[in-house]
Amino acid sequence: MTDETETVREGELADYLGYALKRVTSLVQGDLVQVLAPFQLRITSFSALTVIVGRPGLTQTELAETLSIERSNLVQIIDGLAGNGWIERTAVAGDRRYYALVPTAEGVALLESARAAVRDHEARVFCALTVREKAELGRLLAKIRAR
Amino acid sequence: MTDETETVREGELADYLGYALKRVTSLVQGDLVQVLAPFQLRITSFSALTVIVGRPGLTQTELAETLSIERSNLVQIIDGLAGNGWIERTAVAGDRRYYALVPTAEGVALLESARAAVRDHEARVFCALTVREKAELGRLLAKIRAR
DNA sequence: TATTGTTATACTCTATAACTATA
DNA sequence: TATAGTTATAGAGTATAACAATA
Repeated sequence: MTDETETVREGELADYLGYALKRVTSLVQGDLVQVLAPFQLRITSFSALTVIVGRPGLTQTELAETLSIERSNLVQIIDGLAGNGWIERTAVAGDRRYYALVPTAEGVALLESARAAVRDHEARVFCALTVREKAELGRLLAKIRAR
Repeated sequence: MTDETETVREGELADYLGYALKRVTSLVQGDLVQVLAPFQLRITSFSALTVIVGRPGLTQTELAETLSIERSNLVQIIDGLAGNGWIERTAVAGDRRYYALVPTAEGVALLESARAAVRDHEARVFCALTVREKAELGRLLAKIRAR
C-alpha cells in the first residue's frame, strides 16, 4: 500500500499530526494558488475580499485581526484590491484616522466567480473524504483553534 | 460562544476546509518554532534529521523527495546539520556523485531530546482533542494526501 | 498619550535556472 | 546525455520598528 510505503519513508515524521497538517495544507494551498491565479487573486487577497464582502465597512485593523496578519502586511494587499477597483477606502465621519473598506460591484462580481472556482477546488482536493468526514475534519480543526 | 463569534467575523471563510487547515497549521507551526529554537533546529532541519536518523545512508535527493522540498533548498539545511556535527556526508563506493547522509552520535542524542520536546508540544497544541479524535484527524489527513 | 494606516526592512520559505563533477 | 549536488536569484509570506496624521 502507498500508505505503508509512505510511512516507512517518512518514518517517525508520519506520527506527528503537525507534520501531516503541514503536508496537507501545502498540498491544498499549492492547488488553490493555481485556481486563483486567473482571477488575479492570491490566497490572502481572496481571503481579504471574502471578509470585506461579508462585512462591508470594516477597518484595516479589524480585517488584519480577523485574518491574523500584521496591519503592515495588509497594506499592500488592500492596495492591490483597491488598485483593481474591487474595493474602496471610504472616509468615516467622526474619525479621520481610519477608512471603511467596502467592495465595489466589480469586487462582488469577481468574488462570486472566484468563490465558485474555490468551491470546485475544495470539492476536488477533498474528494477522498465523504461529506460526513469533511464535516468531522472541520469540527476537529475548529476544536483545536478554539482551545 | 467564541465559535459563533469567530464564524460571524470570518464569515464564509469559516466554511473553507482549506482556510481552517491553514489557520491551524500556522498555529501549530508557530508554537513548534519556539519549541525547536533552544535546540538550534528549525522545523525543516528537525524533519530532515528525523528522516536521516530513521533511514541512515539515504541521499540528498531521496531526502528531498521524502520531505517534498527542492534539492537546492535542502543544501543549506544539510550544511547546517553537518556544520553542527549532527550528520556526516560519507562517500559512497562506486558512484562519487552522491553522498550517504548518516547521523552522528551527537545528532542522535540531540534528536532524542528534541523529539521529547516535540511530543510535549503536540500533546499541548492538540490537547483539545481526545486520543480517538487525534487518531481520526490523522486518518483523515492521510486519506487526503493519499488521494 | 494612544491609535490608524503606512513605510522600510529583514528573515524565512519556496521555486527556477544554470553550473560542476561524475557517470 | 543524464544525474547528484550546488550556487544564485527572485518571489511570496511574515515579523518588527518607526513614522505621520489624527484622536
